Amino acid sequence: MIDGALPRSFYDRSTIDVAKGLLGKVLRHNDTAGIIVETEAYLGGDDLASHSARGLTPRTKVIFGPPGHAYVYLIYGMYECLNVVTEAEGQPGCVLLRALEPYQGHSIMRDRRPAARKDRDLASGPGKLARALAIGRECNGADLTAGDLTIDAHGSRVGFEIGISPRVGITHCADWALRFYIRDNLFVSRR
DNA sequence: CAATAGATCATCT
DNA sequence: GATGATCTATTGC
Repeated sequence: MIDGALPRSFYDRSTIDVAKGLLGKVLRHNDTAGIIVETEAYLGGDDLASHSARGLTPRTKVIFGPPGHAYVYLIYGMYECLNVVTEAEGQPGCVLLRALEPYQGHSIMRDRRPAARKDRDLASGPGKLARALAIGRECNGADLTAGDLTIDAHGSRVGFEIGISPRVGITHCADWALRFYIRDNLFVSRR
């Protein structure tokens, strides 16, 4: 590949490993990009918080599909959330990208997010992130190893500490510590 | 600062 | 017909 897009094998691992591994990588969509600073793992099996917990439906079929693809859904009627499909084909698992540190295309992101007063508000949350990078449901199922929407190792950050905490905004399995973030980074969605 | 209400719709029961 | 992996503005201390 010409660019530094992560290979399919990166995603073909346990969901938790991928969630940690994505921290510091660069999410690109056309002219905008950001460093991933916060993720959450959504597992198969007993994880009732995951959309895949209720089995394969028209909406959740991408989660059961091959790894390295995007799962985008609408939440609360107005916000989109971007996930990355993990685990081998046939196995459910995905990683929610919760926050980015703006890396490229600042002015474009600002135009898309008039409510953001500071750069740290541009993508400090799943709904904001999707809005800032103009990711909608048309990206659902997109291949992240090639095309307009990719995750790169190029330009990625290294040498940070990973923080772990319970996931945010869920009602089931609320005490499972499956949220991962870059410690001391100002762009995570919570203090 | 912390707490809360309202916006709004695809998906599943 | 209820629910939800959210964000923002507003209110109240």
